[in-house]
Amino acid sequence: MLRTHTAGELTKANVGQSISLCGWVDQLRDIGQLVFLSLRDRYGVTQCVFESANAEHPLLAKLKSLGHEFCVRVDGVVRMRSEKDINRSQPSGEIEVVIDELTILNESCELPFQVRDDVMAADDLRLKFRYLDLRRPKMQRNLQIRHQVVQATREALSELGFLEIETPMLIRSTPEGARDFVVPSRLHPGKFYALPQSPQLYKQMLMISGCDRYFQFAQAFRDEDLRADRVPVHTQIDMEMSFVEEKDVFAAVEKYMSNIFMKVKGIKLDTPFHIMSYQEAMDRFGCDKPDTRFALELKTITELAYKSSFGVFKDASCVRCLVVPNGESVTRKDLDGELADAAKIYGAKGLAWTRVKEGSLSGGIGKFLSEIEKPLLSEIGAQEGALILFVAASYNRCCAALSAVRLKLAAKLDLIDHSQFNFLWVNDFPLFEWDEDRKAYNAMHHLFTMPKVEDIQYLDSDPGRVRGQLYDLVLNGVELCSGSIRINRPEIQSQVIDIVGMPKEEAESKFGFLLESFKYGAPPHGGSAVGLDRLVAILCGESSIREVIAYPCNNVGVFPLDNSPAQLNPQQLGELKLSINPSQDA
RNA sequence: GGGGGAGUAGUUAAGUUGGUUAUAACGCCGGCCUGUCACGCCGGAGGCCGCGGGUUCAAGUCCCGUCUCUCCCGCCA
Repeated sequence: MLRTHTAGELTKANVGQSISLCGWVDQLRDIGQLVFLSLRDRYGVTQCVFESANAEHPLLAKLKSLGHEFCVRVDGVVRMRSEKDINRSQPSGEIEVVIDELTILNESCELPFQVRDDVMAADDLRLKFRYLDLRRPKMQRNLQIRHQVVQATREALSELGFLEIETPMLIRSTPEGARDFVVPSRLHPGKFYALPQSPQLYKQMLMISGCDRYFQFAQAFRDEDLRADRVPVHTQIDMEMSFVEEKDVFAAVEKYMSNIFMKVKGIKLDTPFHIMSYQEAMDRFGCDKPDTRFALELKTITELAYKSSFGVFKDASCVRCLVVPNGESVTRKDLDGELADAAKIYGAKGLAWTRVKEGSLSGGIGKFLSEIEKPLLSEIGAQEGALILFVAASYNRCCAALSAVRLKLAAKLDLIDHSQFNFLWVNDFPLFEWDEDRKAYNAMHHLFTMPKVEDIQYLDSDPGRVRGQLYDLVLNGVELCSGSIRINRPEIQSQVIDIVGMPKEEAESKFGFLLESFKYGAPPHGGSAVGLDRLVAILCGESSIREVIAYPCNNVGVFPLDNSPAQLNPQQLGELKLSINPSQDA
């Protein structure tokens, strides 16, 4: 090794030792005949120092020639700093290294941005020079936490008897759900592989193989439009178990999640996590991934609202409201601006409001509600000073709009305790959702989810009523995980395929191999997939998953570092027997 | 596919109802400094104001187009 120690590990225990450090020039503080060099590596920063009465000393000159991010090696002796010079904010702040020799391992060009946690460059520039961006201590810490999460998961699942097994990356394209990334085959011109959107089918077949318990850190690829928290490649903690019911999957997830929080945060999680049905979540929070760190629950007042003189309410299929206790600080500007906009984005025509003042409704639409004032106040439990916000639309739009308003209000009124980690299982999702365009049912999750046993009787008569053995894990309003108990019986599987209107031949050609595998003693099984990037982002206190992925792409799917995607050269296209038709619009 | 926002020095930003030489901080270069740690002080260089067109005596500023990025809806677990 070119070094004996790292910059993060030296303490007063090393005083008097001759040591060598390698790293980068974090900062050079040149006081003339006294020069301080802060040397940074992954482990921390150590102050190195050289002083000389001789202003012409060659080592002084060499130190002064250093620039930011030069890669250097320092040989020297560790010494205690005098009491007044101790830096309490650094782990190695009690000591410093007196430089005997300085080796410049490599110089650095002038930097595109400063490598410091408190200096933030634009995202695209950071990604173009990602190797510099990752030198920042915060990014190093994020990668380290990600590693700890992976290790803690591996440890806990291994202990439970799970096998880590890889599933194929080049698979058959099944145009269900998201668009596939496709890979042309050279050996089979005109044919394409797809990159997996999830290892779903392969992990289910591992259960049929008798592997019993599987997990994998699986990369999942989706060719869809991006968002701040959505990238085309993300990593899942993917697992599957045989001979289980929902609660067994919950227990396994809770086990590794507990290990993660203990190892990374030193926090003991309260298990089992609270469970809430989809319907309850929608009724109370208007959202299937409610942030339960604050209250602000929704109420449905459709029947009562019809009796008011407010015309908009009479025309709506559903009227829901949100009661904000002590809502005086929410201004007209907020109501008509930010909050109304939030509601409108999700399909509400507007956001009606009124306030409880001196026991009656005042302001906004209050004057139209006098007929129902008393029953309304008691039904929704609004107290003096409350602000009441209404949306009149379909049930789903009411939920979406008021849920968005609820989140805005929580931020505005500072209702969220950011030290909390609120886990919540949401289950009993509907198995199907109605697709208005297609005039048919779609699978809410995927086609392989087992209906709830007591709802199987409605599969033929009323599919919309059938709930699935389908669950999400929500943490602080972020959907971390989804999973289900799978169908293992061919006759139920074909019923489900019928309901979504997929012809038998199509099902056969897309995933006939899975259906066939069910015929050979497929065990009852189920599993889940946790979004690793989102989990790590929450643990790091980051709002974007790009902060916890070493090499993410930007928001339009371009990776500025290597400038992918890129064109293929004619020879490559020729080998693949592909031609590009640029004039064709999709 | 649709809507909002942004693009000015290496970086991050300011730039008034259109008006002289386009500011600041950090970085960079030079000088001074023996206890700094966001070191300090003095000096300096650095600009196609994203690109193209238009309005005007005059455009960083107004208009149109275009490119890039960003946030959101749709889409997507």
